[in-house]
Amino acid sequence: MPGSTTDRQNAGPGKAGAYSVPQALAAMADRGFRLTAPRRAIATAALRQERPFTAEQLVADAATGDGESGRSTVYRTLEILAALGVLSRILDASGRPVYVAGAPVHRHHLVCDACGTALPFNVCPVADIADALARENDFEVRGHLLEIFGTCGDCRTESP
Amino acid sequence: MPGSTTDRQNAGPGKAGAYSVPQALAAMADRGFRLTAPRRAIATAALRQERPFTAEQLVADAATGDGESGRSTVYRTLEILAALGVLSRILDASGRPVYVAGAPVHRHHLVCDACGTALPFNVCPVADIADALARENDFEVRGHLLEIFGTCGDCRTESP
DNA sequence: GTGCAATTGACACAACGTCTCATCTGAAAT
DNA sequence: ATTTCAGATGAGACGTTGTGTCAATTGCAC
Repeated sequence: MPGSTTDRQNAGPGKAGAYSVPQALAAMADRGFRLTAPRRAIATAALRQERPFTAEQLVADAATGDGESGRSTVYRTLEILAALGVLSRILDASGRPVYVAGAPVHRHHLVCDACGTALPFNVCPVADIADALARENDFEVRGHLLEIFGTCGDCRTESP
Repeated sequence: MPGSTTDRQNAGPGKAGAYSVPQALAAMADRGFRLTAPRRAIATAALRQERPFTAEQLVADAATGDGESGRSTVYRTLEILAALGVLSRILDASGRPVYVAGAPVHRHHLVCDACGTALPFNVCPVADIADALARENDFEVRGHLLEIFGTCGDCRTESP
């Protein structure tokens, strides 16, 4: 029975598409995925992160903390969570895949090179030109990737 | 003496920022890099590619064809060529780094999922919003990454 | 031609991710 | 509550991509 204990938030992701752990688990159950101990642990660990994290970080986390999940399970579960829109897989400044909380739908990020924080923004400047580009080049657009790299205010004040 | 044999194109990269092999070698020499046999072979092989290619592909190429260059040398030389603007390192639809001919300056790509072709385009919709985003979020923008994924016309007609 | 620093490449190593398969377990049926 | 079995796990082998080391080699300036 999802969302039981204190019936927190009620159904569906809250503001900004953020899922709580029970909501994420409910989403998995809805799609027919079993709610196993490793999956609970991984979902909890993933949603606890405040910054973008790599799969390998969670593997390390899982090994020490919570429930001891194997590498394969971590990778598989992250993939599921990403498919469900609980997490998004984006790329950091080096092109390495990292996960952040939230659905990927038209999400783009200001990624700080220093602290790794990924600030999402919803303005999509690509939509405007995608149609024109598609026509001009006879190209059927399926999706796009936009990450803006730089330094956030906090990191600039810390190290000038 | 770059561009000798038939004085192709004359000095500097030709249209669309494409380098010929002699021009690429001249660019390396200008920056103080030695013109070694492996570097010639790798530059030649890299500029011969008509589609984006991975470093590992060139390693395989180099092993069989031209001049037998080691893995380290291929990676190092590609890095140099990218730094000189002879090649750009972009990311394919899976987030894997691939190289394409041409400078990366405000280059963005229409990347075909089927055949891998990367069609460059120069319209930069990011510039328009980058300033506003930077102000709103106190973020100092250093660069960005924009790739549009989909299917090109050729691939659509081939497999409907 | 000589000398030296840049370059090479074989190899070891590391990070990241996939795959397999014997074992285990959630949850539906009873 | 027990049974049952497909779905899930995880240890470990494996593949790929990339980096680091270091003795041997080689461009190129003199």
